[in-house]
Amino acid sequence: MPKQVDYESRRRRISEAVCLLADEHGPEGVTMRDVAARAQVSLGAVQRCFRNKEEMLLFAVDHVGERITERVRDRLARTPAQSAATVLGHLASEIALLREEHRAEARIWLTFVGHAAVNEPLAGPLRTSYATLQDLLARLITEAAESIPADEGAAPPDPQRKARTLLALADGLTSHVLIGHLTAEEAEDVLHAHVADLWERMHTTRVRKPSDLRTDA
Amino acid sequence: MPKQVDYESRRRRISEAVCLLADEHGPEGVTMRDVAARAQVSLGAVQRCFRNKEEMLLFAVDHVGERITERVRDRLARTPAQSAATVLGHLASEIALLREEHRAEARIWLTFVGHAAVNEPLAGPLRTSYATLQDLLARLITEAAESIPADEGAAPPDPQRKARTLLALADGLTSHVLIGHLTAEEAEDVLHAHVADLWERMHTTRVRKPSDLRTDA
DNA sequence: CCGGAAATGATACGCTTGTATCGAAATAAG
DNA sequence: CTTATTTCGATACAAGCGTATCATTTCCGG
Repeated sequence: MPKQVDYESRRRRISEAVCLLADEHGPEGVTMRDVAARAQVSLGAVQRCFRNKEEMLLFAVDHVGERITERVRDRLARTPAQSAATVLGHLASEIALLREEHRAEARIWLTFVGHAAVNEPLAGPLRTSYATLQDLLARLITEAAESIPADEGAAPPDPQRKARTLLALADGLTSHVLIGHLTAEEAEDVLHAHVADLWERMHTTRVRKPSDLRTDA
Repeated sequence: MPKQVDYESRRRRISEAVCLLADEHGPEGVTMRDVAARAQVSLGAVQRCFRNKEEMLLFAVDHVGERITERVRDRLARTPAQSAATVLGHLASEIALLREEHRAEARIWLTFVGHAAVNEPLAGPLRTSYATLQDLLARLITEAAESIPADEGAAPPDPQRKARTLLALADGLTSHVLIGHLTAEEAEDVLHAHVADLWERMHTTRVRKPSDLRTDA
């Protein structure tokens, strides 16, 4: 019987190399040869792991997505029971990848998103990740809402929509930071303010301003 | 004296071709030859208009940015005087490029943003556009806030932050729609709900829920 | 210890890329 | 009309790409 190698672990190793290179030149800018060199394997080895470049990129984007969602999940699990608002805030900035140490991951993510917009197959794994994150946020928001006594007359809180908002906001802020339109601090500020609003909205009820009472009829 | 050609208009024409192709394969996927063919000029003509590919892409991204900001500005100017909330909502969804007819423009924008994350020079024009849009939103929000009598005790409204939030949200929603994580309708819904919140927040004041009064002390 | 299947990695191939080159065509001024 | 200059577009070229090929090496099972 012939030699056996652990393809799965090699694929992961190659995937790491893909990410490192995608961080420098974007997904389409990575070449099979550079990947091989980075992963310290031969070009042939890369070819035997993936039928072609497209499959390699697909595996890589899937890998990144899983890593991010996993990290967010971990963060949630490892967080001690504290104010739901704080948890939500930390989680959101974890998703937004604003911390300097995750800047590379954010850049990789953004380049993949950009590429997926014109390369449908790549979009699949991204959708999966987004769905996971949105679900996680929605559940968290629901929990937070349930811990608050509800106004019986008020409209339902619609956690799905709130989750979508938060996720899109986080993503938009990430790209704005990477482009250099916002600093990481400004983005954090925006995110925290938004979460604070969300939280406050659950804990308070609204009344029309006295100065506007005249418009009542 | 020799023949003279209008380089500026040709550059614009080529830029259109670049956009059409970038919409199909991303900025790095456009080739000089394809651009020439699309613009119905020779390869040599493209070369005489731009020193190299990078300059061509830079001109194109600048062109797109100006077109979008111009369109948003127009929309604002052409809008009849009506509720500031409505205007803000329309403007936001104009920025988010959610309507089907602007899907291509949105895709182009997103691919350029993704590419700019790993190609610093391209980020310049994008920053300019974002700054313009943010400024415009901030001014609009300020106007809206000033038309409302302010609580003297309340915190300042911070229109810059609100503008940043709205811009990032619009951008995030756009990408989520393009990836296929959200439908255009869901994105519109999120955007409108956010603007409604913003508006309501200006017109109302908050009181702690009666059921939470016990936590006061 | 050894036979054979699997893994290896260097090399080859066909294409496409961005860019450079250059003779021919075009045209405004004299 | 002539001429000086610019524009033109086809072609050339080197580099880099993804992929295919194949003799060689490796190593598990019997």
